[in-house]
Amino acid sequence: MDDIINILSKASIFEKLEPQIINKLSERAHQNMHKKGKILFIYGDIAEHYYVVKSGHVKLFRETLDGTQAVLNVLSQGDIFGHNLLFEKNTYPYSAEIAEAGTIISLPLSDLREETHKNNDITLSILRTITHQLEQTERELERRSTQSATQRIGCFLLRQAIQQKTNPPTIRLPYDKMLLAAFLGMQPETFSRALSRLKKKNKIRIEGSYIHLETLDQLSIYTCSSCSGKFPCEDLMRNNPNGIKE
Amino acid sequence: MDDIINILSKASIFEKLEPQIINKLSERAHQNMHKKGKILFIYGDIAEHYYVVKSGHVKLFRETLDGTQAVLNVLSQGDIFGHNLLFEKNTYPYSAEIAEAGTIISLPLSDLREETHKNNDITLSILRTITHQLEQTERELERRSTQSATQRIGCFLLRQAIQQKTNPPTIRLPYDKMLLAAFLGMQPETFSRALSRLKKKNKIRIEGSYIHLETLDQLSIYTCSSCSGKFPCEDLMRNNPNGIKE
DNA sequence: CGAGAAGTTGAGCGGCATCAATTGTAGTGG
DNA sequence: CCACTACAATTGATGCCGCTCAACTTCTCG
Repeated sequence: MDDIINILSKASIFEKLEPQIINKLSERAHQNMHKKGKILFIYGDIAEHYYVVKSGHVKLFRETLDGTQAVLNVLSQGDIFGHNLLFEKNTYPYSAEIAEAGTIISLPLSDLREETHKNNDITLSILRTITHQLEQTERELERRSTQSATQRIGCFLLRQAIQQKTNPPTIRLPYDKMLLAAFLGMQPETFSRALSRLKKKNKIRIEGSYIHLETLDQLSIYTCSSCSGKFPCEDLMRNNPNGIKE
Repeated sequence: MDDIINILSKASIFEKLEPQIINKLSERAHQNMHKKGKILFIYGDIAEHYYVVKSGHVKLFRETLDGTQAVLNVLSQGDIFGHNLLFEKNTYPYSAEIAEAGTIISLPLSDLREETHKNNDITLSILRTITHQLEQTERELERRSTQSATQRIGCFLLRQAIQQKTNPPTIRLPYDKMLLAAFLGMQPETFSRALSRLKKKNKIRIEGSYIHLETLDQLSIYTCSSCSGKFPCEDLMRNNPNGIKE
């Protein structure tokens, strides 16, 4: 049970809250181990829980009538989802599937909803989280309209490099390439070709899911020229005050 | 001054608040008439105000280094912007330009920030608003990856028709076609061609900025087949409980 | 070791962008 | 009030990026 609280206290909406509130909210928490491919809920299901990723990865997506799917996000340890259902609409606006086996903590939405009516701190905390998510989603929307597929991959690699903070930068792709391609809004074939185009233009070595860069600078020049932000992206810096470059 | 309060009380974040809070927050409000093309602020400016549109239209956008711009949103009467800057980051994450002459009300962020620390109702209200915005942005992201340019236009027309509620549906494009094209993530030429393609496939008559449909059904079949939502889109229904179809 | 999925590579195609030319429209000043 | 100008909107020609379909290779796991 302690490990649940441990993870929860690292999740964005609980980060800065007093321990007693976290304890209270985690009373009815459950954790479950899931295999890859497990569907947690689908679009339109009545929402009764919100979730925190303890390990593994979760894919949030939508499926159109003709079968194609749009990946909205891929979540990792400490990420939270289903928390944006505090209001009138009580059905999930996306489906959730385990993309890589792991443990998921589920908590009842009713508790959280109740708490937000009594405790301004937690409301503010959720507001901060969702504001950040909105910003991220707007960025992604920008990227889709201004960057090429190749640049979007480069951008993803740069952001991974900043987060993983290895020097010289060696990136480990966090999940398989099919999923990553879908997340970046392209086909697997396009991803594969675009990655090898990156390899030629910039000093990049690829070994399976490991990618070695010599320097971030060259790649960032190529990639960030079609983005409104300056490298390294400010919005990442929030979580990485000691980012690689100032 | 009364007309300011009148508009404010219709804005999403103030909708359900007690009048005295609205009065208090509007004390330091100013309204200004602006001509088309006026820049209210640009990406990176230090944020000191949030805004409510009293009339006209406002374009929120970002500009990349190589000059192309991505339109994030186009706002109309009662819409609010700049309110997502309550936290650490205090520079605007987008630029704002008057797209159609009108009056804009500006209010100091510090007042709002202060109020959110004292008043849970307003925090909840902002949270509700931003949650809704996030959902809208995620939808747009989905459309960009699943729908064709032609379908995106059809989708926009349907949504306009639902909002404007005329029967038989005659839509008035709310702003000029260049802006609309940019908002829908395509070039003006593409927009023009795609619109005339819609005209051929579905029963549509076009007169300048007026578009006459005979029925929404046919268009919705064509358009919504590449969307995860069912027509009429649920998320619009929230604001239109008496939508055209059940 | 074999089956099935992930990943890569090739060929061909279509949608959208780009460039360019023309027409339509609205705003400005003499 | 009209002529002029600037920009919005349309239409055509062309090219490229990314999608689709298909074959093949590599990887993963029972």
